[in-house]
Formats: sequence, structure tokens, C-alpha cells
Amino acid sequence: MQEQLTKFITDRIQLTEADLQQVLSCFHLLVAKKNEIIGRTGEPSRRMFFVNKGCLRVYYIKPDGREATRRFAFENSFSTSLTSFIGGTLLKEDTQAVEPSQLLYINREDFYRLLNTIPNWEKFYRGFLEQAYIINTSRLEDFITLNPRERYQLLLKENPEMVLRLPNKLVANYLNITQEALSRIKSGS
Amino acid sequence: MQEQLTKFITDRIQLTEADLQQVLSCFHLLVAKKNEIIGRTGEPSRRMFFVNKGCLRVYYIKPDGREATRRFAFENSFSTSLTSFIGGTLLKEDTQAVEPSQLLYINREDFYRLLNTIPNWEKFYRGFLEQAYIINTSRLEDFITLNPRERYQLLLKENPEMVLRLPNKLVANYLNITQEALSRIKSGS
DNA sequence: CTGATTATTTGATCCTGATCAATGTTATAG
DNA sequence: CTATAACATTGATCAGGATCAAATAATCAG
Repeated sequence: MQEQLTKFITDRIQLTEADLQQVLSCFHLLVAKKNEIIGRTGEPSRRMFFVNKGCLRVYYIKPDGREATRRFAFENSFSTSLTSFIGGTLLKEDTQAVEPSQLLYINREDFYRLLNTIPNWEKFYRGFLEQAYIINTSRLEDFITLNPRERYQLLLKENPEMVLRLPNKLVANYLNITQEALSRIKSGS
Repeated sequence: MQEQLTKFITDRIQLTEADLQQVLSCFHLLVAKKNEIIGRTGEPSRRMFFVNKGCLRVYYIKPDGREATRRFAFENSFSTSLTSFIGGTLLKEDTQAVEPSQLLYINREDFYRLLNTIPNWEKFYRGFLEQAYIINTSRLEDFITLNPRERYQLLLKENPEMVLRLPNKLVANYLNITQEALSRIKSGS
């Protein structure tokens, strides 16, 4: 059950066997049904998820009720509403399993406790933050430098899995366009 | 000269006097003229800047030569193209002083060396990364959830200094709209 | 101070992607 | 399996900003 997580961690930092066990013991299984919402806007941020199997979608809900997708997380990646997780504040976005998913989560207190007890965990967190920052900045760059068609083409090139695996509707939302617009882009009109 | 920087650091982490001096000794003065470009796309990322006085603008250059502003940094903030700084890779954006500026910079090697020599510097970096992530994510949120008028109104509310201090042209570019559109938004048409 | 450059405003037109609507296609629950 | 709902496609129209153009206004270098 925790092989993927173990690999993810040990690929990034060195840990003694005891430290590794302590880290792993903080993670718990959560099985989510398709479309189940596992983090809701307004709740306090409590957990960080590792996706073992399935896919998570993190999205804002606009005042008019429409959604805006910030990111997807597939297998072997971590996902949390980091902005809220950092301060333990209220979530500003929902997290939803868009496929039946198998997740390993760690509670916020445990996560931060590890920072004090496991020397190299700070390094793990640093790498996590750096990666999260890079991904986010690249996404911001896409929005301020590319038009919808270019964004789609870039996504198809850099992240074909997302286009192939997810329904059009969600891909369009991720690109911040309507599904009609995406349909037309795909058909090349 | 280094009072502001000293305050910035000691407000965030605890350092012995010796450690503080070691940190400060890594920072060097750079005076930049208005419109001077102090970091150019394609160069290796070498420096991180602390703005003592003035203002920096970080922007992408699109294939057609137009610019897209990612961020501004005013007094008492750090600025670098973090995405490139992290890996020491080539810059993907320019950094320009939009006002006559007084900067303190630290070289990349020195910055990362401090991570190994000064125990609390890792904590400083963590805070820096967290802040940078939060700011970026909030900006991404603005783009995927708000229209141009709403983005302007939010900016005026949360960051009035930017609207008051910078030329319209730059504010418009930051909002990813034309200066004509911003002019019309401001005049309330 | 002054001429030249750069920024701002305003108007007219255009174009991209949103919206609305209808039809066809897949998934999915029971 | 089948009924129903969710998703995808296609067409027609609309609207918000971009673009182009011209007239002021503000800066700045010399």
C-alpha cells in the first residue's frame, strides 16, 4: 500500500529506516468515490494527500457558482491547498476526486511535527515547496502569455495524459475556457 | 545601508550576532538607474535582490516582443526569478528597475551556502518559499476567477500603492489588459 | 527651459471566445 | 439492459477587450 509513497520520499531525501517508519506511520488511507469531495471551501485545512491511484481536482468556486480549476493531481503526486495548509486557515478551494481514488493523507499537525523531529523532513518540505512554486509560476506564465489555443497545444505537448484521461469539460475548465471553445479548438476550426 | 535588510531578516528568524554578520556580508549594493535591466532572459540566474529603495518589475517577453508582467517588488521585499534561481538555470524573464533603485543582492552560491552553514537560514528560505507560493497562487486565482474590471478593483483595494505609484501602462500590463482598457475601466465606462 | 519622446485619453471598428440553443453521443444508476 | 442524465458537438449570435488611429498631456534629456 505504501510502496509508491516510500519510493516518492526516498527518491528525494535520505532517511534512516526508523525515521522512514515514523514518517510512514503518519499517513492514513482514504478511499474516495468518483466525484467525492474530500476538502470543502470554508473548512479548516487539515490534510495533505498523496495520490496512490486516481486523480484529484482542486478548484475555486466563483460567486456565481461556477468553478475554476487550479490543478489536477495524478498518481504519485502530493496535493493540498497549500495556501491554507501553511497557516492552517480556512480552505479557499474544494478538492474533489474525479476518479475513484486511493489516497494517503497526513494530518497537518503531524506534517509540521515531522519538521521538528526528522532532520531531513525540512529538506523534503523545501523540495515540495520549490516544486509547487515552479508548477504554479509556469501556469501563471501560461495565462499571461498564451491565448486559449496556445494553452491547449502546450498542454497537449507537455501533459498529454491530462487531455487523454480527463473529460473535455474538465480540461476546458483547467484551460479557463468553455467546453464549446475547447471542442472547436480540437476540431481545428 | 543594511538596516532594512537586517530588520527584514531578524523579524523572521533568530540569528546570533555572528551568524547575522555572516549573512549580511554576503549582500552587495547595486544601484540601478530608472529602466535599467538587471536580469536578462537567457542569462544564468545568479542573484537574488532585496529592494532597499525603488521598484523592480519582472516580466516575460513574448515571441512577438510584447511583455507580460509577472510581478513588482517594492521596498523591503525580495525578488528573483525563483524558478530559475532554484536550479541555477537560464532566466525565462527580465528584471527591470522601473524607478531609480537601491538594491542589495546575494549571489546564488552564497545563498545556498548559507543553507548549509547557518542552521536557521533553512527556516528563512522556507518562509520565503511559502510567501512566494502564496502570492503566486493568489495571482493565479485572480486570473482564473476574475474579469479585467474585477482584477483592477481588487488590486486597488489590496494594493493601492501599485496603482498610485506606477504608470498606467505598467499597471495595465500587470493586469494583462491594454492601457486603453485600463483607462476606460478607471473612467468607469 | 524647451523640444522630443512617452504616456494617457477617447473614439471607431474588429475579433475571439462566451453564451444560448439544438442535436447527437456516452456513461451510469438501478 | 434500459432510462436518464451527463457530456460533446455544432451553429447562430453577442459582448468584452483588442486594435488602430488621433489628439492631448505629462516627462525627461540636454
